[in-house]
Amino acid sequence: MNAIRTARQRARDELTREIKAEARRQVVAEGPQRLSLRSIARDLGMASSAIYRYFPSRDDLLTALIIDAYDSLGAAVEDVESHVPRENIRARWQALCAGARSWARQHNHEYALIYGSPVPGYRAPEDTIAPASRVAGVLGQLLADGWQAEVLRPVRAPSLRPELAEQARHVATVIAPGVPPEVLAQALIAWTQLFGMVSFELFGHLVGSADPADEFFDHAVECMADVMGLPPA
Amino acid sequence: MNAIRTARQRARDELTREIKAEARRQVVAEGPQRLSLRSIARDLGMASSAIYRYFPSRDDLLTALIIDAYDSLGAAVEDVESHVPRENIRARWQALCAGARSWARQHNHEYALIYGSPVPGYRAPEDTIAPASRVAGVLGQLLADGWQAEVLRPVRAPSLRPELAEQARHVATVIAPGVPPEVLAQALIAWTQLFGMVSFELFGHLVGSADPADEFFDHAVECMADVMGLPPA
DNA sequence: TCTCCTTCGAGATCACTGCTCACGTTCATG
DNA sequence: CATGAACGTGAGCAGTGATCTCGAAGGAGA
Repeated sequence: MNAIRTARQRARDELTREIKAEARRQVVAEGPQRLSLRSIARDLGMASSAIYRYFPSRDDLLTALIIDAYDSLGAAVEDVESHVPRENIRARWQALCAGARSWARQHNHEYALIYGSPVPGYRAPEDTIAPASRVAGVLGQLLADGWQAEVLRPVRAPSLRPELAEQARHVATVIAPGVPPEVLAQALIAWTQLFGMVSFELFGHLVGSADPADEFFDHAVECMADVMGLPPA
Repeated sequence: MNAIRTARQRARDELTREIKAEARRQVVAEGPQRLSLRSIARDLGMASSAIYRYFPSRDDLLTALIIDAYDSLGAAVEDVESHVPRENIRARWQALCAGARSWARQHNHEYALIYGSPVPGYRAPEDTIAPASRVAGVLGQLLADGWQAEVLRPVRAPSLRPELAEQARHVATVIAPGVPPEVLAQALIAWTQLFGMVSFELFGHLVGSADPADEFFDHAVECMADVMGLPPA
């Protein structure tokens, strides 16, 4: 709150950053499994017990990295998508997908951290939902824009059962105001499809089939755009 | 090769089974992270070093569990799907999806083992592709049957670029002989969508949106059936 | 300025882990 | 029957996350 911070607090913030930086280095290099508090302490020239002044446990440090990773992914997607003309809804969706995939391929282990198996017993979702919904927000905005501009074609799909309609309505109010639940349900499908594909590619489940996944990815992105009713071109 | 096995070999097989069983028990109870060779040895009343006579490392034991999990999932899906009339292609697809999801929900940690982040540095895929493709085979057979019976409607989708067409053709020869690459590309999409959804549900990425995921899952399954061109009803 | 309380880092320690090795034993086979 | 491979044991190595005590340092109020 106070802009002026004591020397102690500045040192604390800096060390917290350094610990996270070193931890991220280790995760990037060798994966979340190999992250070791002791080796972080060694590299930072401090006692291993000192780390616990900054992070109460290894899992908490990992959770901090998870939040950062969500944020980094969100920023990357936002950046890529923002360079596309606002009126070209389909191109914005393509950019979103390409941005997400590209970030994932460049940050292999960090992607696994957030979209792989949940590492700790169970991590508190409260701190993660905000940064996690960042890229969801991009999709929502894109849909809202398209809906307002009346370029979204109504999709031909099975009608929603009541609970799903309610869920979709709720998501719409949070992320894409004005967009009808039918469209949002399709967006949810595209959503899971996108990350399902990226996960399959990164985790090696496409080796026997669509191994260089570029064309498959592009193809699926177009299909998903159609599923959501995005206008062509 | 010889049907008659020595007492030593019988003991070895039995112990191998017991080690795996205890390991699976631990993974089911506490997740792959907590799997400990020493505690397995304790529970089996043997020295920890003895485990290494049966599995050269912890990762090898995990790999064995992964293969078993693939097999278990494959068997479950095959079983569910086989109880559906062969001519009802869409119902077979629905059964496949429901079977996979139900298995995943019942075998949370084992699902994470195979479709979560790859645990070891890198596991040899050679031993895993056979059991992994088991449930893919079910989908392939279903498509092949539908194609032969001429009930698969040609799908309206972007035409395949050459490499993807080649990949789809190759997958078709292995898994769904006779099925054209266009259909198989759509099946690949449905494939990644299915496991993307299940992963999202199990890993908690749907909490804010489609939390009881039943209706969303069913809805997506229908959409995917349409995307593949499966006949209605 | 001086005191007192909080914060911090160091080091020892605990209870684990995966893994290796030398050692005797047990079994199967030439 | 003898010999070599397979087996189980226990000690030991190197490493881990986490806890605790203790002395040093910082910061705020008197």
